[in-house]
Formats: sequence, structure tokens, C-alpha cells
Amino acid sequence: MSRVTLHDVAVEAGVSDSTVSRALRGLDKVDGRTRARVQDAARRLRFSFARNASSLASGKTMRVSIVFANALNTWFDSSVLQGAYDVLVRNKYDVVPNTVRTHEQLNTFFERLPADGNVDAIIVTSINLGQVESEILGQLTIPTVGLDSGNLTGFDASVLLDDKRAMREAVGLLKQLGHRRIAFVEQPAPGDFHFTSQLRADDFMEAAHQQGFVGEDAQRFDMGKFSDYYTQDVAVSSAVARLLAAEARPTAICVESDDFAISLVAELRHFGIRIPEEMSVIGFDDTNVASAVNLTTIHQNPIEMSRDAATKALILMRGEHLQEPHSLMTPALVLRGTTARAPQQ
Amino acid sequence: MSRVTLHDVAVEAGVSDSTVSRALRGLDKVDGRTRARVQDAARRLRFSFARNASSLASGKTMRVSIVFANALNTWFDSSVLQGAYDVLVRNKYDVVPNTVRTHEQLNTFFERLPADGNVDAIIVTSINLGQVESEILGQLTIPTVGLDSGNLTGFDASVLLDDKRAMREAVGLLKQLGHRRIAFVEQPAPGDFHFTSQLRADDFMEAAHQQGFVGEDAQRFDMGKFSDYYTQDVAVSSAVARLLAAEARPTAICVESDDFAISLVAELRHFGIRIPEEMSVIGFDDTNVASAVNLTTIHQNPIEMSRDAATKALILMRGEHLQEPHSLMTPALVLRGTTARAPQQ
DNA sequence: TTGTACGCGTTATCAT
DNA sequence: ATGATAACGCGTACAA
Repeated sequence: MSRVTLHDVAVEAGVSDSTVSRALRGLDKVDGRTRARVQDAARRLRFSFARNASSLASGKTMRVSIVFANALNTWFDSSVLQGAYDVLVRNKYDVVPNTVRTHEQLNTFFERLPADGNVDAIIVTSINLGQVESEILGQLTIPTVGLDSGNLTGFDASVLLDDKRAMREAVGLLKQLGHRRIAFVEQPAPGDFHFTSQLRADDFMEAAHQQGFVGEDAQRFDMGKFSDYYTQDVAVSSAVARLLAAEARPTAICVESDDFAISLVAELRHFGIRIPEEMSVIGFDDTNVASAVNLTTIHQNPIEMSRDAATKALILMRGEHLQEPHSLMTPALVLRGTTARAPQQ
Repeated sequence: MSRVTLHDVAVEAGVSDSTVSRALRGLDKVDGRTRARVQDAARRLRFSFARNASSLASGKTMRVSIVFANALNTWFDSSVLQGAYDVLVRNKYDVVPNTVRTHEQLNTFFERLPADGNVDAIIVTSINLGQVESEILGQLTIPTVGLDSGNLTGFDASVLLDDKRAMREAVGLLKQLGHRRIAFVEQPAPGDFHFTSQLRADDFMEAAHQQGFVGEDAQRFDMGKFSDYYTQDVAVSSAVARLLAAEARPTAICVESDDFAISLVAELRHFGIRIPEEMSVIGFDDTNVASAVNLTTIHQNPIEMSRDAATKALILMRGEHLQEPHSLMTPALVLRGTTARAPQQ
């Protein structure tokens, strides 16, 4: 129970409430000895601030919300959370994670936002905002920073990965290896709206077209919603089935994530497809496991990205100016064992 | 800005503040029409509650803290977070994650706790509490539930995995396969205190001894602190080096986690060790990737576990009684391709 | 069913 | 440097 209040400490130390408040918060204009006395009393009484009372009085909640479009237990989102946590906690902010799966949830989340004095900043992850949402965001008076979010409108700052570049390089690699038919394999989406990583499919197609892949030579396998499948395994099987059944079977694929790519590779091999001899596979993320299973992939560092985003939020919350509000991180193509020259026809 | 307050809504709707409070919270004893009017006004004004004010007045923070000993971006912790989030958010609670790496952090965390009216419940994950901490915990007036926490003292409720049983089964399997020299390989620890999964090493040794493995026949590779290594890869190499250099090399190993096991398998194969022919490997967790790479492992479901824990917390917060405060989850040994008969000597 | 008035624990302003 | 005192926004007896 939050029994012991600041007032109790004041009584114990024989000073006024205000002095306790100042002393414990480390403000200046407090005599060294009185401060020591107060700190002593506070320790004895095991006092600690009731943050909601502080919030109410000061207007600062010392909390920042971070919104995800996926699940908290995915590689990307959990890394983002950890990164943001690192820098925010060090600055005495609490981190409040939120997930949003449907348009409806997204709407209600944003509807409630404006009048909301419940957080001091918001970080939005992997969500490609619609117009209405962007507008609401723009009207917010607290800092908002987008992380891996396609549409920058409305954000005060952002940290993005250069997806277009990543896809250009991936397509370029496959082309150099002699592949003539390539494809992008999406992952089943967790919710009912497109989030950022799916924009990579667009980037892939664009890059492919620019590099001379036309018509059937550049395909895109859309896996729909995750809820369409019983389990992850079923989704994987389904993807493989479609891949193998394609009348123009690609000899190389880019997959939306390492996790999905690794499962695909396993399943493809299970069906006798030799990788990389018969099919090249490029993942995305470069997780620990990717290196363990020797998966060629595109490296990104969500922890760094979200540290950056959180730092931006921190600066913004201080009311300071950002010299570089929008940063673009460069992905790196990591060559490993799942890519090889195209098979001879 | 938290501009619009409950009072503004009251004025807009032409009623008193208390009526707005009651109407918006769905309490009874409010006329249907007035409620509609209030809701209308609230929507128009984009009102939403200032939670810290509500908290201050009601004494409930509508927040629960969840403490991890590891990183938020690990398979286990992130799953736990997701599971707890699922059930807590549905009940209008915010989830506030916290990580604790050192004894010092753990201490300050607990020192501050008692007088802390900042959360309504605490879930402690994978931390084997010391006596002092248990005592502090026991003195808390808010519900505390342990998740995967070795020492139950002080907790109002808990959800544990039956680690002893898991280790018994793993050892039993290896014995049946004819292995005479087995070992447990720990993972480098993130912090400076032992957390629960490391207790599995003890359980492993105990099970081994009970099943007749003596002396060098049951070994334990302690990998120390994670900070001792530059990267995860270095830790893996180091583990493999020690494994291969052992004068009595084991023919089968149990590894603390799938992630580490998968990396070990890759590295071992890299050194020409055939798996499972020359060495059997059993992981722990059964992540998605484990099935993809065909790793024999011990299945657990942290999402389920933490849903259970969160539900317990919820009930406790309501002041209700738990019919089964402490639950023990049963792990399942999943046989896959990294275990086989012991090699002929 | 609705309104009044006070309290929650802290910060901030203004004196002293 | 320290002490009163008025907010902060809402919940809740109690009264009407």
C-alpha cells in the first residue's frame, strides 16, 4: 500500500512537504544537511513517489507508449521494445507496449489519443498509417515518432530502414547469379491491415521491374491473413505448395522474414528441392538463427533503430529541436549459403 | 494535451461532474438518456480519462508490472510479455515491463516497491529470489505472482514448469539410446545472478545421478556471464571448444535453450561432428525454428504460462480467492532429428 | 437518479 | 533556503 506519503517524510524529517519534494528530486536551493536529513527519513520510511500524483501535479506522466502492429513476441517487435526500453528506462520513463491488430483497434487507439494525458510520447512501429490517423497524429501535442512506418505524415520524427535499397540489392544479386524468374514471398499478416514489411513486396516488384524482370519473371506470393491458417506450419506448407505449383516456378525467392524463410527452406528441402542448387532463398532480418542455419539474408538492427527512435522522443519531450528528425538506416545484404547461381535450364 | 477534462464534458452535457464520471464508467443508477447525452458530449470533445487522476482518486493504478531477468527480446520473455499483455489489456490494465540484470538493480527495484502505489500487481519472471527479496515481496500488499521462478516464498501465486520432470525425461531418453556420457550446456547468463533456467542444470545433474550416471559421465558446462564474450557467436565457439576438448567427451548434450542449441549444432557440424550420429543434442523451449531445423527439444508454452499468471493476478486484484494458487505445467519431450543411438565405441 | 463537496499525493507559485 | 497554499482531474460518500 502506498501508505507512506511525502508528508510523512516531512514530519519525520521535521520540514515542510515542499522541502521534501525538492530535496528528494535533487533540485537546487536545498541545504545540504536538510537534504541529507530528508533522504534519511525517506529511506527509513521506505518512501517512494506516487507517480500518478506527481503526474497529476506536474503534467508529465513519465511514460511513453509504443505501438506495434504485430505481436510482442516477434523478433522485430521484441527487439524494438528492448531497444526503446534501454534508453527510456535510463531516463526514468516507463515503457507501455500496445499492440493493434485491426483497423478498428487502430481507430479506437487513435480516437482516444488526443485528449489523452496518459503518455508523454508515442512511438509507432511498422504501421503504415492512413490519412485520418496521420491527421490525428499531427494534431497531437505530444511527440510522435515513427519506427519502420511507411507513411511519415504526422510524425515529428522517424527512423526508417531503406527497404527500397535492400530490395534493389537483393534483386541485383539474384540477377547477377543468373536468375531469370524471381519472386517475393510474403508472410501471413497478423492483422487486417497492411503493415510496413509488406510494402517490401512492392519495393521488390519495383526493383525487379527496374532491373528488367517483366511479367511472370517477377512474381509475388501474397499469403493473406495469418488467421486463415491453423498454424504457422500450415502457412508454410501452403506457401511451398503454391511455390512449387506455380506454372512459372521461380528459381529464387526473397522472403519477408528470416523466420518464415527458414521454415520455407526446411519445407522445400523436405520436398526434395535442393537449396541453393535448385532454388536460392534470401531472408530478411538477420536473426541469430539465420547465421546458424547459413541463410543469406538482409541485415537490419531493430534495437539500434528503436534506440534511435527513443532518443529522438526523449529530445522532443525535452522540448528541444532535432537536427535530423528523420533518419534512414541502411540495410546490409549478408551472403551465406542459401543463394547460388541459377540452375542450368 | 490533456485539455478536455471530465468537467468540460459535464458542462457540454449540462450535467454534473459526478454524473459524467458515472455515465462514462458504465455504472448503474444513470438514466439512459442522460448517459447517451454524456457519451455524445464526450465523443464530440474527444474526451478520455486522465488515468493518473483516476488512479489518485481511486487508488487503483490499472497497471501491472512484469519483471524479467533476461532481455525483452528473448523468445521466452517476449512470449511471456505477449501472453500477459493479452489478458491484462483485455481487462483494461496496462503492462509495464521491467528488466533486472544485477543484484543491485534487483535490490533497488525491491527497495522501492513497498511504498509504491504505482502498480496494482507484480509478475516476476525467471528470477530465483533471495531471502531478503522474498521477505519484501511477502510484505507487499499488492498481489505478486511468480512465473518460472524457482523460489516460491513470498509469492501469492505462481506458474512453474516442471523442470525436474523435463530433465528426468531428457536424461531417460539419452540413457535409453545408450548414451553413457552426457552433459548439460548452460547458456551465458545475461546478468550477475542465477535465474531460473540455470537451475535446470542442477535438475539435470540430479536426474543423471539418479539414473546411474556417475562422476565424469554427467558433466555440466557453465558458460559464465554473457558479458564475458564479445558476441553470441564467440560464446558458441567457446562452448563447442570446451565440449570437444573435454577429456571425457560426452556423446549427448542437453542445452539450456533452443537458440543456443541450434547454434551449437551448426558449429559442431562445422567442425565435422556429425549430429546425431556422433553426438545427440536436446534443446529446450520448442521454438518455431526448432521444428524447422529438426531439433529434438523440450516443449514449453510461455504464452500459456503467462496468461495463466496474469489471470491469477487479475483474480487476486479483484480480491478474490484462488482455488489453485500454484500451478505446475508439464513439459513435453519432442523427439526430432538431433537425437540418436549412442555411437559404438 | 443526480448534484455537492471533499480527498487522493504531489508540484508549483508565491511569500517569507 | 524554506514554508504555505493553490492547483492537477477524478472518485465517492453523502445529501438532495
